Amino acid sequence: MLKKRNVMTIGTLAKTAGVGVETVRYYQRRGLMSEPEKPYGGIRHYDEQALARLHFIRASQWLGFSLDEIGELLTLQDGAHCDEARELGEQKLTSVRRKISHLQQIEQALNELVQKCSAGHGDVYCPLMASLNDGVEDATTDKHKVR
Amino acid sequence: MLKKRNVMTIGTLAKTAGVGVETVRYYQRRGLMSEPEKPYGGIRHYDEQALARLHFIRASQWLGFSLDEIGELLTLQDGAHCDEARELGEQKLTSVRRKISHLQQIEQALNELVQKCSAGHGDVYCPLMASLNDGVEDATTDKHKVR
DNA sequence: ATTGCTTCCGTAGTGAGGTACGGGTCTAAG
DNA sequence: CTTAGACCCGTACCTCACTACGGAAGCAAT
Repeated sequence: MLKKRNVMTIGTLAKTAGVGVETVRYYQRRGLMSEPEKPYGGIRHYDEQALARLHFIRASQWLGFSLDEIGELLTLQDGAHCDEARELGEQKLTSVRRKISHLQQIEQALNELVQKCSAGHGDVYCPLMASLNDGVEDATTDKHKVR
Repeated sequence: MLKKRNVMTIGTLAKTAGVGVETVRYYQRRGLMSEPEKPYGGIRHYDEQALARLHFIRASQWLGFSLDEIGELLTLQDGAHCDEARELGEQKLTSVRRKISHLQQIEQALNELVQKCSAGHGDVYCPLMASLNDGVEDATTDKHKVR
């Protein structure tokens, strides 16, 4: 007979994976993890597969995938849908690169402002504030949403 | 007597600044903008100061300040609190740089995965999926929250 | 047997930054 | 004078990923 090793309760599972119990239950409700059957009137137990699933989810999140996207990735797991997975990865890569360049623009603008503030200047005049009042050069001229 | 130029309704103000009417009203509720008095039973009107305020908010948001932080910045506007403003700017600069380096790590990891997927490989094996299952190298080993 | 920690389960609240709705009032055009 | 289109105002709802709450029941140690 099979010897089940590393059988855990939800609390142990969660702690091992470094998440909260409520988070595991939340993932179950979202359909990202299945809820194991519970023995009559007892407590559900989780095995290493559940732990692996949790690791998968956290790794994907770290890469910037949303829980919905992770759901998609998970449907690709059974079977060799490598192309679809790569496609999702490429889309994410593109969006990550967009975010980086956006943040780099901000970094530059902010850096300039702070520099100007540090170089002394007459009182009752603050370069940072002045720029904010004028709209940080062409920052607000591109009308796309900030969110 | 003063000639009021460019007197606007809330709709015109919002459109000019490129935001929604509801957004202006939301900023008023948040205390970022004041609500002008309304003439008896009439319609409030807004001047260029209100528009400037809106520009200030959007410019600050573009730089990554939250609405709460923008509130702080606004209290520094009257009077020459340049040092405090610069301090806030520096904090934001630090956090922007942290975000950039975080995203760059992600970019690198994701890029490698996608590359490996593009280079052919035996079926029933997907490097991207494999990495997610293993936890993307040391990505999940640093146990800090993803949020 | 009693204490005290988990687990179970559903529902509700959080935070950020809005967006939508609905009923009433104004104003300008035809 | 009527009607279309703003405006006024409060309240509710949205997304995302959780987090908290509360009462009942189980399990382990003393």
